Amino acid sequence: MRIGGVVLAVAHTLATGTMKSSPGVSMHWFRKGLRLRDNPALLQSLELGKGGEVFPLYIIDADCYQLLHCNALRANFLVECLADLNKSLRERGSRLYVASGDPVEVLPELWTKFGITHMTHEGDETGEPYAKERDAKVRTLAKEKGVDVRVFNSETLFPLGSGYVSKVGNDVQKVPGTMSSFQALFGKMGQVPDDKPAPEADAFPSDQDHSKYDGEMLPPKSPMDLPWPRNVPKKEATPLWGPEDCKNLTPIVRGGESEALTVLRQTTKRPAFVASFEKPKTSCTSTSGASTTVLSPYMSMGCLSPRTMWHALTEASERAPASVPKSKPPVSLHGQLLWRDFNNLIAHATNQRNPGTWGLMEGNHYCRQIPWGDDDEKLLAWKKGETGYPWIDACMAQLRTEGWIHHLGRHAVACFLTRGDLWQSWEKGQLHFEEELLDADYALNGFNWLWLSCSGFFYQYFRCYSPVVFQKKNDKNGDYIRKWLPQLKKLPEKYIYEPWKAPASVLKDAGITLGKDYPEPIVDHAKVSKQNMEKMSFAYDLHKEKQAELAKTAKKSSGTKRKGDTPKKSSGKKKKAT
DNA sequence: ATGACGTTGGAGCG
DNA sequence: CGCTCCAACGTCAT
Repeated sequence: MRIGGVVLAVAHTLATGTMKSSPGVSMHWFRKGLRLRDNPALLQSLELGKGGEVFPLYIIDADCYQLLHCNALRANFLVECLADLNKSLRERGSRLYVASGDPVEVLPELWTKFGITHMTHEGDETGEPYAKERDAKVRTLAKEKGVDVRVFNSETLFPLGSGYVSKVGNDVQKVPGTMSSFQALFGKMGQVPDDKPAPEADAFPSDQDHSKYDGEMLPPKSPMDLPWPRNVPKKEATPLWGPEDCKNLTPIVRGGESEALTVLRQTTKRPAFVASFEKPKTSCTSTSGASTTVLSPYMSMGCLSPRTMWHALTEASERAPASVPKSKPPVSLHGQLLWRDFNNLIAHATNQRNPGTWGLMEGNHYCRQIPWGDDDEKLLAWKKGETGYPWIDACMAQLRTEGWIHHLGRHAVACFLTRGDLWQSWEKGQLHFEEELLDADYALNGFNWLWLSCSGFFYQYFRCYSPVVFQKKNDKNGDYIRKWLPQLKKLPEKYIYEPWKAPASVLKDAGITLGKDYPEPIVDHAKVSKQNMEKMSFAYDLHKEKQAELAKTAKKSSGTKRKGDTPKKSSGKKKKAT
């Protein structure tokens, strides 16, 4: 397929080479990549439309990843991104055209309406099923209509297919499965490509008359202008957006490329911070501003190119005094970008092996099969932040309110939902994060849920986060809890992480009735976490047996299968193989 | 075969 | 604070 793609691109180049006579009318289709800076596809569109016309387009599509599972905060973030994009384009004498509907229907209409000869867009290399199918259909339609489509890949430091996979011999089975081997591969990739400056006004066609379309195809003004997510009921316990949800939104950051570049500048103004950054040492309980950069929402929308960020970090790091200890990947800030590429590469490889299985347990090459429970009450309690564990509930409150929590907070709540306490499927946690996180990302969200649930990449299931202990070392007084769960504000330090242990008089003084103002803990962590470890052990054994069987049948392709084998272990205690 | 290692565990000890 | 141990992991290098 990659080969086919290359052939196609060559054919297109030849075609355009022969019909260069009349000026082109090009369209740049923004999907992700909501930015002007370091946007090679946009630059190509400007090149193709030189002396002709260029139409920057965004299509509001309720089924795309940006909107399919999406709460009001995320919807609002998208609206802000589009407004900023429009503003930047207008400053350059252009504008953003916004359509709504299924791109497969919308695009051909617009091609006709505007007389489009060329279209450019950012590719989606992860193999996300909806995007893959949509783009394939668009490609076919474009061929029929004679529109020359060119695809660019700049959402990762290096392209996934033509970059990393090509480097391992075009064999997705050979892509690195650990961060250290990914770093080794990254080391062989050479210099990270330069980021390209945003096009200036003179790069846009000077005599294009946009006034013909004044008042048409305007960007949405509020989340209410966006279509409701199609596949989910409007009113459920999960916070899907409605008019009330759109009032008083308090996202941790505001959307748009301009904001992204401002936040990046603020980061690079602190060279020592950049140079010495170590992710595990950052605090997940800071109550005034985050201890990390909070650039992730911009990365997920493509307001900021990873290459731009990479080079900005390098430059800032070099300005740090020599006395500052330099951190390194995987914990450094550069390391965070490596993780991002690694996760994208794994998503890509997974979908190449078994299409559409990234984000799922079944069929996912990298995912252990684990018999998760199915308890809607527990799931709901987790989502609403009513587990009775203040640290967990505070995190879920911040998520709901700001659309963001620190990475380590995500670890704690993800562990709690899955292998740690509630024994619910990571797929459900993944969906909730997709709905509520401003930085929701198909590849990263999936990868981290595999990791935290010990379904893939991380396997030390006996290392379990305690919903009580974990944060005490950073935030003894529980300020973070007091901020996000104000009903617990008056509890003394001694009981802020464990209100159920407080004597009746203490609870009374703090104005709390457990079960009314704040829930009793829904599980006994000490007990269930041990039980869950046994379940994990059992599931791992089963996995090993299946692997052994597969290896056997692969060896002598017609061997007899052993049936009904189950791990020989009933009571937690495991015997070492003799 | 064996041991070191893996972005961020907890409890108990000194 | 730093150290060790904890029933329990898999991967990679040697």
